[in-house]
Amino acid sequence: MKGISIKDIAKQAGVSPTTVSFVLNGKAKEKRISDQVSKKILKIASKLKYKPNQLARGLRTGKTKTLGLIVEDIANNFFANVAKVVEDEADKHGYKVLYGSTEDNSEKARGLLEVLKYRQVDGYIIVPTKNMEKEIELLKMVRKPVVLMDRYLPNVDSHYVVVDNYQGAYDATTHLIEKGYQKIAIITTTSDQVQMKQRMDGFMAAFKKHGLPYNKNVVKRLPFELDRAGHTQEITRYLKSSRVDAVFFATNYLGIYGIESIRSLGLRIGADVGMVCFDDHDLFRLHSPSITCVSQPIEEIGRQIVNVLMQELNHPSSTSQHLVLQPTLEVRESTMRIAETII
Amino acid sequence: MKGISIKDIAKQAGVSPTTVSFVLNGKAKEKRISDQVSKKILKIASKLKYKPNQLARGLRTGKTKTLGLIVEDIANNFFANVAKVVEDEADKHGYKVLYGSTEDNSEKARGLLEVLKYRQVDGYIIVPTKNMEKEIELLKMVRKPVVLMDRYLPNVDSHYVVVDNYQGAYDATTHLIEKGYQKIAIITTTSDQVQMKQRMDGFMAAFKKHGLPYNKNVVKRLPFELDRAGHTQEITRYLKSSRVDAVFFATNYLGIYGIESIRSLGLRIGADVGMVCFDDHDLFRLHSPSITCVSQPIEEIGRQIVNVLMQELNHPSSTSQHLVLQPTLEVRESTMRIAETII
DNA sequence: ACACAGGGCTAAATCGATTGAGCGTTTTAT
DNA sequence: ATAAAACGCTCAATCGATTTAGCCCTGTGT
Repeated sequence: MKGISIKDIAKQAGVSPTTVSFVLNGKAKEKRISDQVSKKILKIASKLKYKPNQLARGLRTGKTKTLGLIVEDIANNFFANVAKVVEDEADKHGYKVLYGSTEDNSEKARGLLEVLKYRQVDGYIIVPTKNMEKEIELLKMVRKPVVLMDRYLPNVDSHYVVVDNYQGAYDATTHLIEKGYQKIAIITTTSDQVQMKQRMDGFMAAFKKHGLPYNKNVVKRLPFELDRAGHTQEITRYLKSSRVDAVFFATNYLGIYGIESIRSLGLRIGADVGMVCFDDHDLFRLHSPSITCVSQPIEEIGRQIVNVLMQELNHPSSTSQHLVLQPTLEVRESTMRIAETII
Repeated sequence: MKGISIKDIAKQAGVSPTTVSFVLNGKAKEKRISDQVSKKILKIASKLKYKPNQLARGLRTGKTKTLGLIVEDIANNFFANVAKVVEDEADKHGYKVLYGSTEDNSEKARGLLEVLKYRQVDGYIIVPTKNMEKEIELLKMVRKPVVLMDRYLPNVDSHYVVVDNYQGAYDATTHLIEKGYQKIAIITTTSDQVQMKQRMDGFMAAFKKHGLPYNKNVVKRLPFELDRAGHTQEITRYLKSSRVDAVFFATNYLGIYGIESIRSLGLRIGADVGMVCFDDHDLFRLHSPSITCVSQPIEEIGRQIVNVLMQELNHPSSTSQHLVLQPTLEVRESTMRIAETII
């Protein structure tokens, strides 16, 4: 039960495989194949439901119509949602997606790239880990389109689609301040990746703009590798010792652990401790109290990523596109202080 | 910047590509290649960091070391988590994963299968939509291993890994009854797929076992295609009209919409309306009140799926494996009635 | 009548790896 | 001594599609 090949069509049409290939690739005119023959081939091809063998085609042309998607964690709400949009959009252009999660581990990332390379994916969508500069440069050398997302590498000139992390964090922090919170902290990752740095910067900017007193205790950093228990334990300990009245969580899973921690301390979110998180989640929307957050335009992100990649695939250009989308602040109950909550 | 090919190695070693191929495929002994030559080839191969071109290999052997993963919705918490485990496990065996979401739409599913077929994936992991019997049979005909998950097709003899939906639903419902809820309803999908049917059956069995009065109003069915607004609207309307005191939501997204609906009616979950949902979610764990649910063993599911697939890939057998894993009831606050809640 | 220009199509090489058949030499068996 | 087997390796076909070079035919211009 083998598939239908170009030879089968050739045989039935009484022509050579070459001719069939030309016609099916829309080169009939260019290669001066008569209309009669063209039509006949097309008819037979659709009758036999011919679908080209992508392996053979890929071997010959070097194009596999496959994209590699390397995210931090496909099980993370944000990445899973982007992945879905990417898959949908890619499909519209006839591309399939191979994916992998890095767990923010450079070794895993390198491994994934290696595998994808030998599967000849045509283009890459990458949520880079640090120390990936060399690998990205290498892909550029071999002219494989790459679009970074969520974050980019400052020392590498490449396409990227990100959100305005600085502004998002600035707005969120300002919002906390305007709501009257005084002792505001930020809980972020230990990573010095650009998206985290920018969120940190946005936070600091708002902090200083309003003249809040800064000391290193305002910032709590946690390593990605920590598990659930480790995270909640650390956050709980931090909150207990530092007695802040509001926290800005720099990414979604930190926010989730944060909720657990705050609650385990018997504190009321909003009333006792204000809270904003970068990134939205069903949980934040439906939590009681609901959690104010900086929401990323997921659809738009996915669309633009594929967009840029397709442009690059079809007409390689030498200038990198840097798309910075605006996130929106979703104000919810977690930033309402007691007085307001009672109303 | 082409990759290193077997020819490059052959040239450097002063042997033919055939010999190189034999050695690299571990057939040195079998094909009587001398140790000297073998070692030399191996050394050169690792020096050049040779990685076989999977396209060429796939074209020749028909094996691509790629699995196709077809789920209902990769953005859904449950499927995304399984996908991650599957990816991890597959990787351990040198396989990559191509994925796609069906949206429970048979046409989309057919399209995905078509594409995966022409990419020659070696094995399939499928969350089947209905009317997929023919497609699955076809894959069996061409001896492509298939493992169904989450649900199976009663009329098709194939491998599958599912949870004990009946027992899960039975336990959940019994739990509601034991907690003293009297007017219990089930909100499920319109689909008559086996997993839903079993959950329905488990619900009914517990219902009848305890002699609760049954009438068709106990069941509310909603089509998958409905969007968020549609779902909450329908659920809200149903809850308002039927005045039940507890609801069993047959799948995770229904539970999420359910929470929204119950709250929009100003009812207290647990106190006014008890609630259990099939499938766990961060949201259920952290919601206030937290939501009792039937939790699926995601790690185990993913591991077993790949397990079965690998067995089949390595030693095709004629008997189908049917793995039914046990879910666990996570008792939380949403099934505590007022009296207990106050304590 | 003869060169030249399309027009319409095909042969064969190619991508990189795998594999059945086989070739020349040496060793073993009879 | 001679056939058979063992060795150690290679040739060439193959997977299916693409693509370069080019063949043969008809028609046009001079």
